[in-house]
Amino acid sequence: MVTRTRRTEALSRERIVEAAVEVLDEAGENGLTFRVLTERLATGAGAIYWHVANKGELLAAATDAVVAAALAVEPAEPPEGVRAVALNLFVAIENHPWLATQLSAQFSRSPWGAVAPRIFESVGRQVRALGVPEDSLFTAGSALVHYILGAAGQNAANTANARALGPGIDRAGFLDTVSKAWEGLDPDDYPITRALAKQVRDHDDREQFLAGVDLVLAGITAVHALDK
Amino acid sequence: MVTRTRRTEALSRERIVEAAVEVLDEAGENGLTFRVLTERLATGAGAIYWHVANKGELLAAATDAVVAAALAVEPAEPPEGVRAVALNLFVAIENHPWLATQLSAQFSRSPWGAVAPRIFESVGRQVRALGVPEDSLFTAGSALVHYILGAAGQNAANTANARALGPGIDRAGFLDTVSKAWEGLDPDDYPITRALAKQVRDHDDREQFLAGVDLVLAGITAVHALDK
DNA sequence: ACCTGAACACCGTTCAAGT
DNA sequence: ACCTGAACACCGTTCAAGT
Repeated sequence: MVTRTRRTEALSRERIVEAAVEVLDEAGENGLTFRVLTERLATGAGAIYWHVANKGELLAAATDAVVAAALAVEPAEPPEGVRAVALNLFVAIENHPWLATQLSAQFSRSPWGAVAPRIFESVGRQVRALGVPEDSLFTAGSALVHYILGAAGQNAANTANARALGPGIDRAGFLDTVSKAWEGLDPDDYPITRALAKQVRDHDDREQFLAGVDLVLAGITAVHALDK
Repeated sequence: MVTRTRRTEALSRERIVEAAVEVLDEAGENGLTFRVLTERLATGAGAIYWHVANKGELLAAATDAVVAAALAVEPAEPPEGVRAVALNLFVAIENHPWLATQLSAQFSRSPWGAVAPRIFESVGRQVRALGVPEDSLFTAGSALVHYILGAAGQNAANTANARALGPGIDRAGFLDTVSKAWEGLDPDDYPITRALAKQVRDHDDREQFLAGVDLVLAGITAVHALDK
């Protein structure tokens, strides 16, 4: 029988972040605690704090690791590239729903961190390739990034909510619930929202997301009088 | 000397929510605890739980109260109305930075709640007034709402971060810090972000925000071939 | 019906002590 | 240098007991 050391590899920041991502994927942000992490890594709390300053830094590192992987493949040429980058982020957020909250936290709390530049760089590169003048890059890029993160976060939440509602309820079932709730609103106060209820029920998420991306792109094109 | 009862008014859900908003404004989301709340209301924890199911419900109620107030005044006519609604939300989030996180939480976690319909209704009404066809209202409205919440949240975070960095540091000082950090990035990996650094430092927030709103509106107009 | 406040389970973080 | 794990302060929530 082979003798094993307690852990195959020594503890490292990398291994801790890796484990954190796994826990986040399985149990969400509230599920990530130092106790769960110490068990999974077969270590003590102090050991984790030797490699990572605190929980915030751990979440930032986990977020950056996932985002870096999602943006690693530089996608297609200019016209189609924006959509590709947007969709890569959309899928990453869909697969790691906790990303949505974390991304806005990283953008807000520490724009000097690693995550924000990474995303700005990928999106900005594509936006510039469209022909947007240098001094409008920030406005155009910001608008696009805000839309992407918001819409992708909404999509991820829908999936997560459906799962949380019960194993029998799928995504369509969840959206149906929302739709019904909106249809039950007061007709005098909420005429528009009631009318939107149908569209909430029927919409395809990816299609809807890309339609929004196209809409923002159309705005960028129009404002800067670019060729399509 | 007048005899007073312990509290001027009896405890009520309304009074609790009101106190919660005050604490959130003064100390942020982490500053809102049941202990702080019980002290301020001169009561016990159980009393609060009699009126409110849990902390989540309290946050939802606080969010709804502030949003309802911000959207209470129905603004100008169609063309200018969208900007007015957007700016109302922008200002509300600026004055209550915790709103940014809470709004995306409410949209994600409980779109059937009170907050999401309220915002969709205000924004949707204005978007429809632009002439957007009924079956595109959801796409157009969602895109605009995502942009508004994202950009306003970013602005609020900048203000809050500046305050947190120290009393001597104002907003310009904070943006300068971010700008410097971006300028220090690797020129090979982050050419665009480095170029954006200047614009981060110089931008006026409200102007920037409205430029983004106009960009999304231009997209809506272009996609639906509306008159300007 | 409405409120009190001690108690519970759990959390992030620290730190003296080990190797 | 790296790790252990008990201890600390704090948190949301519950609940038997009061009025």
